[in-house]
Amino acid sequence: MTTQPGTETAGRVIDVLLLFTDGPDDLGVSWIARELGLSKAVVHRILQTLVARGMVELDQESRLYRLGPTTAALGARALREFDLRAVATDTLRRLHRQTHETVTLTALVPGGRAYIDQIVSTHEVKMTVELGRRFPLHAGSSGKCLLAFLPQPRREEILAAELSALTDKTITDEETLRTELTAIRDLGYASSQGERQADAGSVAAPVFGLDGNVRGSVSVCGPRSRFTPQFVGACAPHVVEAAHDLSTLLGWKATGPGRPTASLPAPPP
Amino acid sequence: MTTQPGTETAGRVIDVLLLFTDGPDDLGVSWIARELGLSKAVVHRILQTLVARGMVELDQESRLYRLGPTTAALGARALREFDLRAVATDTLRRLHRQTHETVTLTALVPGGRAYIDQIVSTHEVKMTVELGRRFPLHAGSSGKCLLAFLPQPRREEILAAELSALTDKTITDEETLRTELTAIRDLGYASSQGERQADAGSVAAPVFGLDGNVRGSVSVCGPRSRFTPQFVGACAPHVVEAAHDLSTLLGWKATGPGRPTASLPAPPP
DNA sequence: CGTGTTGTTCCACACAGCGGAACGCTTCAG
DNA sequence: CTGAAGCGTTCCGCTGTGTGGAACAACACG
Repeated sequence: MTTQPGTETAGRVIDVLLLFTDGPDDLGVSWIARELGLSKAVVHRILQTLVARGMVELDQESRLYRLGPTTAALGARALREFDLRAVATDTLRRLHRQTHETVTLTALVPGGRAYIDQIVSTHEVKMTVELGRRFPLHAGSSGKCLLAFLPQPRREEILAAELSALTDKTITDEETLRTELTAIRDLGYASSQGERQADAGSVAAPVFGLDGNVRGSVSVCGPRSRFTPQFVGACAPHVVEAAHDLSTLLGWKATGPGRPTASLPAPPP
Repeated sequence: MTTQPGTETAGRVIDVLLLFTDGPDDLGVSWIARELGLSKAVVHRILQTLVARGMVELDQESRLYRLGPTTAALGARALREFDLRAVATDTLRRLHRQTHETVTLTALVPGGRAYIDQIVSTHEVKMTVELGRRFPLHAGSSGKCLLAFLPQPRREEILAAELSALTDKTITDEETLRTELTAIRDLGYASSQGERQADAGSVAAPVFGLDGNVRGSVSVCGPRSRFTPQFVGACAPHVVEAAHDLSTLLGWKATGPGRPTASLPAPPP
């Protein structure tokens, strides 16, 4: 890794916090220390700081730490201000009415992507996603369509890294993924059959921000049995439309003849 | 302040983050530095770290920083896991059906309290609260009922400090507040007329956790004109019941004959 | 009763981060 | 048009803060 900007110590604090979003709910000192390659002493001190401000709580019995009220408060504020989510509510509801399946909103975050909102299906057998947890970009429709429309340098970075297998359907071969991404750019949407979650299927389309870069994606997802090619085909236009509407709401203006221009390189160095 | 536990630097990182919940949406380096009494260099470095992890975003034009996608993701996770909120949804909805006013859920956080959730009134003229922002405990019904049932040492700490006036109705006199708090403990609920927000009225009751300490509060609030003594009296039983239900859901067991025991001192030294 | 974990505390040392100062830039007043 | 005052950013030598290995107590397992 090229030395991150900012300070080492500050980074560690955030890294500890973010571990809580990726892993299980409660974490112990040693586990965190191992995970981040830090000494137990350091981790312990950071956790003390976090506890003092209510960002995490210490369960006296189990001696495990979990996210606390301050983080919940911070989160409530962040979600309120986060334009993508604020702007999406109505559109998501519409998409839900059209498909009756679970619809999700995904944001691009450093280190991957995370679901930031969902409306769950009314079906008895349905899918729910884990809000806030980070997932890699190469698995699942929401991830793939982000990856497909990412500025080329960042995309190459990710393609160059190891493509971990979340299920046995996850695309782990670089070349296969490349052609898949080209197809996604052509179609304007992505679909997946069990790539991230074994018994789930999904269709997703990208949302672009003011600067023309991908900001997130919208998806319809559910039990794999219901996601037949026919259903996927029927959903796709709705998903694409919803994503397009969100892009517009975020101030994005179509440059080409209707379809977003793929992979503009990021502006300045 | 007695030197906080944990490390200085780590604390600063969190303090910077939390400024975003208390103040306006976008902040500049100098403003933050002034607010926290730090050098601009330090703040700038911390912000760089936060930007690198997506916790905050930099608006290139205005050179102002605001909360970013990672914080939104972290927040989504924290809110999902935060038992008080998770457990409250149904109860809040019921309370909303009973009163047709805005109902809120408040959590106790270091440095005050913050609204964690709300269901807004269906009336045309209604109140909405600012989720995630920290408010002091001595103003407003949600705050006062937290303060009233806080373990004595912590309560005294707050009473000893300056009682800032958020409106001209805010109780700023220590003795007046003391008798008010006693009344609240007797009644089991608190009410306010414009103490925190000039043209708002509210009724609130405390929620207790497994350990018998206050965790948060539930309130019904709205435009002051509708919060007549009659309406407050009519609401109170519902609010108290809702709060009681939540306490039960959190594992709290009534010790006395129905009413929660006030102000147990905190267990260990 | 040892041997493996935990989480927590201590302390001398080194180096990471601090912060004053300087920079380039924009904005506003005169 | 000039000057002052604000902003965010960068630099660099000194220092004081946080580091991390080791030692500790408290459990858990066999």
